[in-house]
Amino acid sequence: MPVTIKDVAKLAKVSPSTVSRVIAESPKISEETKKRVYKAMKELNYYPNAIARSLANKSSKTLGIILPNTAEDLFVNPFFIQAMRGISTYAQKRGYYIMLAYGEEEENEINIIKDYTNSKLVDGIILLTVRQNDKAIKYLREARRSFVVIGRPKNLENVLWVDNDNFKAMYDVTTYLIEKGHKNIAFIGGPYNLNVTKDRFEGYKRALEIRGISLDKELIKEADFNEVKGYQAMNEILKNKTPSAVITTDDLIAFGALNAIKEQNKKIALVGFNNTPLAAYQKPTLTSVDINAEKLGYNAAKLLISKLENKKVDKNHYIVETKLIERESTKG
Amino acid sequence: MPVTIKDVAKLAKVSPSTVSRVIAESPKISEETKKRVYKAMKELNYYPNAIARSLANKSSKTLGIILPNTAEDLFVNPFFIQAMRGISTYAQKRGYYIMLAYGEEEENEINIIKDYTNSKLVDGIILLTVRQNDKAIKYLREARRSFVVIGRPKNLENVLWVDNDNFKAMYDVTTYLIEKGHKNIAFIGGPYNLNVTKDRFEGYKRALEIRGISLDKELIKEADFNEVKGYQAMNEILKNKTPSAVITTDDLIAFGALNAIKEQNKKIALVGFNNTPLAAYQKPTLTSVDINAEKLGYNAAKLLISKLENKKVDKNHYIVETKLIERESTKG
DNA sequence: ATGAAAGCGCTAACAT
DNA sequence: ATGTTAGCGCTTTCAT
Repeated sequence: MPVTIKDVAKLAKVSPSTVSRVIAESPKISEETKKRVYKAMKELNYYPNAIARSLANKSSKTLGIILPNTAEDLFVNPFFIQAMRGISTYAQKRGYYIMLAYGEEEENEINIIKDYTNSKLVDGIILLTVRQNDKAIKYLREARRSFVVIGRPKNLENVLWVDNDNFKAMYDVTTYLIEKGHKNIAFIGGPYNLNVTKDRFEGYKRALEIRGISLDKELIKEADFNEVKGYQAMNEILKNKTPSAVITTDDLIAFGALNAIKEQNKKIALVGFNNTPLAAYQKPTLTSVDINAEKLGYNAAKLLISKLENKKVDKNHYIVETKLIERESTKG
Repeated sequence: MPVTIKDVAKLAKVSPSTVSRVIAESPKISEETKKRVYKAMKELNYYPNAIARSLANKSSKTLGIILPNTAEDLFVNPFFIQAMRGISTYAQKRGYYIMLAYGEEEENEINIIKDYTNSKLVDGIILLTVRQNDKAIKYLREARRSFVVIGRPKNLENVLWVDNDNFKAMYDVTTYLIEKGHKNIAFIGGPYNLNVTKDRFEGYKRALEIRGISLDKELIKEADFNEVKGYQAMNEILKNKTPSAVITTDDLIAFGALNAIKEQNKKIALVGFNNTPLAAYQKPTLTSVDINAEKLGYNAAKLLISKLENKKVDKNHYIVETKLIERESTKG
C-alpha cells in the first residue's frame, strides 16, 4: 500500500486539496497548515506519484530524444552523448525528464515518434540530426507537435532549431589558413545536398573571395562522412594538384585525407571538423573545429521547454559558437 | 479534446471495458465486436493514453538508466552509448520505455534514483557502472527496488548483474602472449580495489602459474583509468626492467604506456582493454579486448524485465563473452 | 484559507 | 462474451 495524498491529508487533518496546494507551493496556504502538512509528509515518507500528476495535469514533463541509429559515427563521435548531456542538464534543472529511443531506420523512427506523442508519454521531441527531406520533421510539423531539431532544416517553417554558425566557422578556418600564408586551399565537404555542407562551403568560398583568391574547382571534392571517402577524395585532388592546405567538414574525412597525404609523403596542412577525441590521436595531431555539442543540446532543451510552457518566445532558434582547436596539423 | 476509450466505445456500441479488453488482446472477445472496435478506433484516430494506463496498471513500463557523469571516459569510450543501445533494443522489443539521467556525483545520483522510483516513474533501474562500495546499490537494495547493474558488485546479495568474465578474458590474453614466446609480461591494472581489476589480475596470475612463469612484482603496477597514469606506470616499470610484453586493463592506460614505450624506443608488445575506437588509431594499432557492451546492455534489460514480470528466473546474472581483437601491437 | 467533489483515461473485479 | 462500477492518485473548480 503506497502512501497517498489522502493519507497525508488525514494525518495533517486537512483535505487532500490542501495537501495538493502545498505541494504545488500555492501562495494562499497559511504557514501553519503548511508546516503540519510537511510534517505529515515526512512522517509518512510520502512521495507524489508522478504518473497520477501527469494524468491530472495532462503533461508528463518528459522530453523524447530520438537517436538516429543510422548515423555512421554514432559510436566514434561523442556528439550524441554530449548533446544528450546538455539536454539532460537543462531538463533536470527545469524538472523535466528524458525518454530515449534508437530509431532503426527512418520509418521506424517515425513510429517511435508517433508512439511517444500519441500516447502522451512525452510533451515534446528532440531530434539530434536533420536529414535531407526529413520525414520526421514533416510528420511532427503536420501533426502539430512541439519539437526542436539540432541542425538547421531546409524548411524553417514552424520549426525550432539549434545549430552552429557553419558559415562563420568555415570562414574563420579559411581565413586562418590564408593568414598563415596558404593560397592553394582544398575543400573536401560532406554530401552537398546537406545544409551544413552548403553553409560550410559558402564560408570557405567567401573567405577566399574577400582575400582575392579565386576558386579552383579541382581543389573541391565531395565525400561521405567516412574515412575511405576522405582518402579517395584526397587522392583525386593529388592526382592533378598539390594544395598547401586541406579543409574538411568532418574529422573522419580528415583522417582518410591524412592517410592519403602520408602515403604520398606530402607536407600539407589539414583541418577537421567536430573535434572528435580521435583528432588528438592522429600523427600529426589534427586541428579541428569544436562545435560544442553539449551547448547545442542544452539550448535545444531550453527552446523546447520554453515553447511547452508557452513562454512568449521571440526566438525560434539558437546559434552556438564554434571554436578552432589548433593542433600540429596546421603548425609550421 | 482528445479521443478516449469512451468515444470509441460509444461509436462501436460497446462498453469501455470491452474496448479496453480489445486493446489488451483479451481472448474472450468475439471476432465481430473486435472488428467493430478496431474500426471505431481507426475512424476516430484513437491512441491509448499511456499515462492513464500506467496509473491504472501501477506500472509505467519504463526502465531508468543512470549515466555516471563522473566516468572519466564517458566521451572517449563508446561503452555507454553501446550499452544503452543494447538496453533500448531489448526494451523496445518488450514494449518498455527508457528514461535517462546523468548523475553529477554519487549523492546526486542517488537522488535521481529516489525520484525515479519513489515517484513511480520507472519500474526498475539499470546502473551502468559499479563503484567500490556503491551507495546506489546499497540504497536500491535496502529500498527493495528492482534493479540490475552492469559489472559484478562485491556483495551479490539481492542483486541482478551482467558482466564479462574478466578472469577468463585476461587469462586468455596472458596465455596468448606466452604462446607467442613472451616470458616477461608486465601488468598495469586499474585501481586494485575494483572487482574488475582483481578478476583480471587473477586471470593474469593464474595463466602465468599454469605455464610455470613466476610473478615478478616489479612488473605489476596500478594506474587510474587515464593516459597520464598509464604513462607514469610504464615508466616506473622501465626504470628497473624491460618486459617483452605489457598487458593493461584499459585502452586509455595502454595509450599512455605506448607513449612511454615509444619515448624510450623500446619494442614491447602491448594489449589494451575495451577496444575503444582509438585503439585502431594508435601507431602501432593496439590489440585490445572487446567486451561487447551492447550485449551487456541487452542482457541487463532482459534480466530486469524478467524480474519485473515475475518470471521465475533461475538466473540472477549473465556473463558476456569477450573477444581479443588482434592488431599490430602484438604482431611480430 | 480550506473543503467537497468531479474528472484526468484506463483497468479489473464482479455481475450477468 | 460483455456491461457496470469502483478505483488508480492527483488537480482544480466551485463553494464557503
